[in-house]
Amino acid sequence: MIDPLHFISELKELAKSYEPNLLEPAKLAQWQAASIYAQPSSSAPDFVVCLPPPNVTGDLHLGHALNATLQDLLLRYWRMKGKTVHWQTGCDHAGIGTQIVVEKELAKNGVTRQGLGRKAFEEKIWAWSSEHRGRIEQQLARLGVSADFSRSLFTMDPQYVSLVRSSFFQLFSEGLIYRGQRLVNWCPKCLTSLSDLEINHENRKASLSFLAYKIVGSSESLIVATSRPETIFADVAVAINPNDPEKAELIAKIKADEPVQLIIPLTDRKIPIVLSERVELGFGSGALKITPAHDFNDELIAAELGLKDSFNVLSPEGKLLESELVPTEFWGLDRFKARVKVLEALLQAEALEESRDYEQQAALHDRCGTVIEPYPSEQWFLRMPGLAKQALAALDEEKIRFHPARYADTYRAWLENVRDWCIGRQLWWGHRVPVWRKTLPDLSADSATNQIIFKLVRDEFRQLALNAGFQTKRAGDKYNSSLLAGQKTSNEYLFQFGDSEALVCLKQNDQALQDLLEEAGYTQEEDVLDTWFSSSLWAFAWTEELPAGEYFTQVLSTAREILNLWVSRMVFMTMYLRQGKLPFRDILIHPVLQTPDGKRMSKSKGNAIDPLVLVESYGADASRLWYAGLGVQGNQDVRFQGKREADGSWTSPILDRKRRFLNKLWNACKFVQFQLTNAGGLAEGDSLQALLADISAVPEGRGTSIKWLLESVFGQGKFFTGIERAITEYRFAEYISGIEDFLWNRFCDEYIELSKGYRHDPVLAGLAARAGYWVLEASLRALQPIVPLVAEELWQALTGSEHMLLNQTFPESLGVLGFGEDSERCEAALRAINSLRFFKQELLGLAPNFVGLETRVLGEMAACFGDAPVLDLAGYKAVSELAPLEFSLKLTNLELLIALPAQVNISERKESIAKRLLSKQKDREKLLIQVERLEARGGADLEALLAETRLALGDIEGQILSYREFLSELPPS
RNA sequence: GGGCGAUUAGCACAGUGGUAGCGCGCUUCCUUCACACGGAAGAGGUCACUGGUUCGAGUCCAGUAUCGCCCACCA
Repeated sequence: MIDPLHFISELKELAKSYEPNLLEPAKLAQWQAASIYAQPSSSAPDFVVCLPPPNVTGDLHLGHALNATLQDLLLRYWRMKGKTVHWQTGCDHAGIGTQIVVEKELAKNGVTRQGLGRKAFEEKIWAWSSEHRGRIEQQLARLGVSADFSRSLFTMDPQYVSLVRSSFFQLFSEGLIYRGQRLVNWCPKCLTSLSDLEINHENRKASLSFLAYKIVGSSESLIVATSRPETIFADVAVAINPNDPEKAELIAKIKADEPVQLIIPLTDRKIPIVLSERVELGFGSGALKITPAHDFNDELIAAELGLKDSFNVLSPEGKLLESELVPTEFWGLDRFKARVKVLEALLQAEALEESRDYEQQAALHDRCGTVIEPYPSEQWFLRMPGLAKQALAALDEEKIRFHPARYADTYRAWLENVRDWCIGRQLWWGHRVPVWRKTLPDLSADSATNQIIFKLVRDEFRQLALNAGFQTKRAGDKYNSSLLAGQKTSNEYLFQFGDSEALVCLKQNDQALQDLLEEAGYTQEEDVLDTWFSSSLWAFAWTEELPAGEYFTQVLSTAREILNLWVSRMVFMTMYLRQGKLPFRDILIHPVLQTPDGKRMSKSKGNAIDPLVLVESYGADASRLWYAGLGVQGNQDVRFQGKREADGSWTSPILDRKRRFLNKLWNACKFVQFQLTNAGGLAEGDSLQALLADISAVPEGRGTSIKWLLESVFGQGKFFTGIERAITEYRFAEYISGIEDFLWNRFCDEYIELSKGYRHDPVLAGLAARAGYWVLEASLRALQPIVPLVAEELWQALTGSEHMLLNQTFPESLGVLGFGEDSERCEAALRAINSLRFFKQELLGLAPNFVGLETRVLGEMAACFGDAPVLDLAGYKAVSELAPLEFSLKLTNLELLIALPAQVNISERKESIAKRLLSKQKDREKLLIQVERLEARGGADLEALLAETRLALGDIEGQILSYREFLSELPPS
């Protein structure tokens, strides 16, 4: 709460200008020393946000900074609203990414991971990631985020490992995880399978080769088009479309059950021609070679047609196998070299008809850029249909909401078409699949013998488990594949048979059982889990408790590129594993920051910008203002407007503007201090309420600008109401622009200038200073969420408090203040000042500081404008007698006679006014049309609008009239 | 191939059916008792194009063009 106030003489003196480079490091050090974000572990948080865990290998980039700023803003706001907040930070082990980086490091010394061996390599990575872990967090700390990094999680921490294990165990025992032989996306460089989401597509030039396959028993050939001639040795058939008119003869034969066979060029292997409507008419030669082991589409067609054969001719590294299917001259050749060699051989054998260039969509591994190979292998999968259905229901029932809402479509489209998730990775860095396997003896004998084998293996395992202290819990279950389940304190196992093996899944590590298993010939699965498997548990990993409500966290803010990779998966994993509870309610998708020329920033392209470089030049607070101002509403991509200087630093007009705003704010605080000092300081115990009471005692028509300020800031539905709504509705850009506009334009340019008019009235001057003080004090509290560093510095300087601004309350509206009428007088005065300045500068062509403009006011000004120093601020001088050369000026509520100064260039003025008159008349026409239209339509709903438009029309007609009068009153030039 | 977004002043962008806006830049002017990192005033726009709905369209609908992004197993 607000401290009892001190006398102004005790207040801290502020430097001449805002210097973030001096202020920020000191403030951060002070905060760090005081551990101000430490959350008492006793209280359960009621506002939780989790930070998307950055990769342990990563460096801070603009996206992290933007995202962290938005989250910090929300956390700081809700903290001020009295919530107990928790920000779950941490980092991800990032399996493949980290492994690649560490392998590169090792390669510098000529060391390979294979040379080191798995255990030593894992130790290397551990050492490496411990060193890098938290680096991004240290960088984020420089941005002033309010995170308690001592509570960070790492996805390889023991408790996280345990969470992954129990989650895997649950999914496995409930039949959602299975092992299967499938074609997967395979990276021949990283030697691992990948999920669909880890692949980028890129247009590449390729060549389409037209190969002649000889038709058996005929002198003719069938031409087959392919971009992968090196895989012809794995062909099992050639498909043509049954509706292809050009191949009617062949089709008729096949339909008549007269199989037609082809000979694969360069070999003597025969394959059939088959019919499939999936062959696109008119593409290539109309004949498609079917290579189920090396192409997803072919695999599908082969399955549909019941083609049993599937030949793999490639090694995991993408080299042609030393297989009897492959001519020896190509053995061991890399797939791309083999492509060239095979084409050469085909040319020699006169089997290459033609080669055409065409554009192909190459599938590349997103981490290393290697062309993906569809590769048949045994993999772990997570069954998706049921999970996807759950996640879609969450959206349909509006339990999760996207901001902007359009991203719901991206989420939906993916989940509606999702294939089973390949969760195994052939890596060494990650969560190893907790399954032990033992190959069964040959099961080709009769089923009675098999039953005996099953019984023996099962009994053997049961004994092992018993020896390790496990109790059998159940035998056989609804999934019909698991035969035994057992438990020991909090640990559990599940034993089941696969096609040709016995599988044991262990919920947590149990060294005793593991040792026994290994002695008995079981081996632990080598694969690790996809990194995204562990990160899909992130939203609930911070607590073991089930939340009281429906949600583990309130808001998730992230980039759209990981919407499905991460966000969708968190939804279904949380729902499935945590009794239908949801990971979060609101999902904010922030824009992606691009380079100044609209390109994607990436480290590999070398065009990424380090946010700390911007902090160097402009300060963390200014950076944060910019980030939050980008919001989550508008465009999906935002360009960083900046220029790289010769010294490597960046300059950016928008960031410069933000820094200048903070400088303005700084000086406004200084000025208010100065005003207060002049007024004799702030009385001890003064408060906003006391001020409001004092102002209420000021008679109507006096102190109008003070009343206007308080009304427009604290009034019902006014400034603070709007600011708060913008934050809670995630319209961050509006919050930022609202507060900037208010402080710069309303407070500094208008209020401060108006309040200077009370300089000679001690009572009003005192009230004006106090009003400025309390408005700034509240504004600084409203600024805390976004510019915490400078806001606290100024707030402490202003209030003399040593408390943390972080823990103060967020300012609120005070309801109806009753200053409406004087507030309107002030607004009228502001409009009149603007008109008078316009008249002076534009119509008379005088300098803004020309003060000798003599004028005589006709009528009573105070009734309309209160005590606002209208003439003073506009640079007019009231006199009782005017020089002979005078003319009249009529404004709304104000009529003046003005003496024409000698400086005015008459002919130039006449020309300029005539031009303006013309443009005003155009405006008038437009309004006239609008009024006519509205009158023609009629209707009560339009009445307010009609009145408003008529008023505007009246205004403009008044202006035209005064222009005309002015013209006629000007002396001849 | 499917989807999403963008197209508004020289630049970069807000704009939620009712007189086209902010910032930078530009023009004229100003060292005044916070701030020249400032102040006053101003100029500058067929809202990509074509239709439609409406009393009224930058805004809603349909289509076209250009750019960007995401998704996708056409050899």
